[in-house]
Amino acid sequence: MEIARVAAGLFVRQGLRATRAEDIAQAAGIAPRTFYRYFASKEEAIGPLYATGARRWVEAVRAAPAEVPLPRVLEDAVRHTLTPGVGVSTASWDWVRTLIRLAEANPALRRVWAEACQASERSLTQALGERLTAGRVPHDCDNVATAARLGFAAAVASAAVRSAMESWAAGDDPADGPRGPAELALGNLAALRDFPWGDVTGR
Amino acid sequence: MEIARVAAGLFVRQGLRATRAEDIAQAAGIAPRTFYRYFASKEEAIGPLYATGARRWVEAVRAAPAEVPLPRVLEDAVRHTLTPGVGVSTASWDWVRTLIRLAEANPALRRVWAEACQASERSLTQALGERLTAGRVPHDCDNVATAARLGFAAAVASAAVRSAMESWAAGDDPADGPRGPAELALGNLAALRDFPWGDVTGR
DNA sequence: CGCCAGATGGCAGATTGTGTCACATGGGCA
DNA sequence: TGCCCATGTGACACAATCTGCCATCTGGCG
Repeated sequence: MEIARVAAGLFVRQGLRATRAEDIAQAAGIAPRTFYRYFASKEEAIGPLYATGARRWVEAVRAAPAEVPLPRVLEDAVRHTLTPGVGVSTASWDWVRTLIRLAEANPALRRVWAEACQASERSLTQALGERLTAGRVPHDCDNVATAARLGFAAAVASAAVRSAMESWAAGDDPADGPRGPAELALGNLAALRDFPWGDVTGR
Repeated sequence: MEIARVAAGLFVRQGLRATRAEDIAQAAGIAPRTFYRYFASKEEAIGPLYATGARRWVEAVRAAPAEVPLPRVLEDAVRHTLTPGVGVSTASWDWVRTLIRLAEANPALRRVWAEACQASERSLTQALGERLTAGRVPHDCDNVATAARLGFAAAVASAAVRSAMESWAAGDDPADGPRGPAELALGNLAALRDFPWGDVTGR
């Protein structure tokens, strides 16, 4: 985690290409060999930075009681973890934006970002599964079908957040403005309600 | 593309770790240096294999006339490209399953898969955008908001297919059975209609 | 204290990835 | 025909990335 921050700093300051794995190790005060014990490649070093935000969101979903309806849970989790100042300092949102932009520009980093998103999606799938079993007797009638449906639900919810993050990072709006990540994500979730999207894509 | 097939064969036969980039090059009848002209790493070599299926799907969406409502377009595209025997031989679906499973097992390959999914998502975003502008005068009132909404729509549609592919690959059902990728994807798209998912996740 | 488990570092070496130049092919043009 | 150029390919060297193996350190525990 500390290593990740150091790596991000170097990547931003002197570019991904120009920073060697050895440089990151030295800047973090560890041996190169130790660096490779934690990360398989230098790009992967900033993976934890991508992962922490996602983990916070999934935890918020997991912590919600099973009685609350799912859409409400997702919205609350978004408000709770994507709003600057709540839990995460406003300044670090600048870092998030910078890192996402870095990923847009570089194929190797984009892969790390993509996998972080899919990893959080998997843990969200699990969280939704626990939500499901928490409310009922452990009977498990048709497991395969619901497993597939759970995966899709998690994918959609993750997509709402990821899409919001990427849209926000691509623009210049402040993180706490009316077009911040939280507002965009809430808009996406709201858009799910009137699915056929007759208004956005010609019907 | 030919290189990609050779690489996939080697990865499956002798494992990812045991095949060097040089082996792939030799098996494909090219020089190692030429291999690295096409791919930045040996894992990336099978990227085209992941990408082709996705490209076919996006092309099917793009080819649909703008009058047809979007949900219908997506469903038709799914039926047209995810049904074994239509365009793609049944045998190659075994390859698809094998490659997705390979990606599940290996972090580096998983990243390639993840990025292929996001890449196809981006091109789907563009395709939806063209669909949108095709039906109207090129006026473009509020570009940023619709851009974000388009990205999310593409993400959801992609998630329906990706989630279906992964669920199918994880199980043992045949590709042309009642739980093949096409059926799962159609089920996901249908699930979008009753969003709150009160039946699958406790409300 | 002695011991063990886990984390870390050093070192050697295979493998990966890239810069640079050379060579071949083929197509347009005087 | 002979020249030129663009493009694709190969060869070599070399920097950088990973990994296996072993030595060392550190903290807990009987």
